[in-house]
Amino acid sequence: MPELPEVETQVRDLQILVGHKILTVTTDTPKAFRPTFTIFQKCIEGKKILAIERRAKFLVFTLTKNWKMIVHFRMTGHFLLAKNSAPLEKCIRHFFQISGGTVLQFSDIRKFATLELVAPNTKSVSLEKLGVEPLDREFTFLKFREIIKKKKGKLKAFLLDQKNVVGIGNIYADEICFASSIHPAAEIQNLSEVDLKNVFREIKKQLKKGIRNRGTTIGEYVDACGQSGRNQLSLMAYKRHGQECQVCGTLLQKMKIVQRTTSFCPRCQIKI
DNA sequence: CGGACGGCCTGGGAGC
DNA sequence: TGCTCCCAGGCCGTCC
Repeated sequence: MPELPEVETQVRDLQILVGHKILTVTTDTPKAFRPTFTIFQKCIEGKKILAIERRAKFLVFTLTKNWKMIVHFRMTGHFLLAKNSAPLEKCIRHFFQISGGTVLQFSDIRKFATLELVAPNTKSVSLEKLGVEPLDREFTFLKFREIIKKKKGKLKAFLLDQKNVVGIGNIYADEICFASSIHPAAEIQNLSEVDLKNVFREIKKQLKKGIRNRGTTIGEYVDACGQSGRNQLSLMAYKRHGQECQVCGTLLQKMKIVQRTTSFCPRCQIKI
């Protein structure tokens, strides 16, 4: 599941496309495009890529005359850089022919991913409601405390909600809770100042570690060159229910929080 | 307003 | 071996 580190890794790999033109776009899954594939194709072909950036779990391509292409990978989407249009994987849905001979392929097993075209001087609805970027300098502990103090509910639900802090999904949420030694179902209101400091520190730490490891590969995520990430090799909690805690040896348990499978250590993460 | 839940999808694994 | 069923999950829309 591409979360902040996986999207960030892809964005960094795709920088070689900046300055190049999108010549053609083809698809066998037109449903993925907004507003429609026909309009998307008509407006995007011939435009130059001026910048590729990440905002939350979105990739934002800035094109000629400030047109934008906003991509969300959802569960299984990812880009692949290729030399020609021979599919590098089974589930290639879209092809972008780029000037200079590169083909940008888009793979997406479950067809949940979306590619949205945004006209100049138009706001993208999807980017409007997003919360703060956890790796920005302006995301300080004071800022974090200000955000979380306004909220009620379970810690994991807070971490997953993109209106609070962006970029955290099921994998990193479990890792952040574990590394903070806080139960994922702990009520936010019951967290102490020390707890908040730990959560704040681990949000930054776990996401940075994910980026350093070029992402977490569970199932299908790969970088733009088709290589797996390495972060799955050092996970402490995510999907480890039934296995021993690597700190205390207790068997990790699982539960559902906001419909998400959640793994945690009942001894290290004492419920508050 | 907010929490719960269904829908979107497909491949892989479990169970029979 | 082969069939069916269930599950994974980000995000949105709907309902209570």
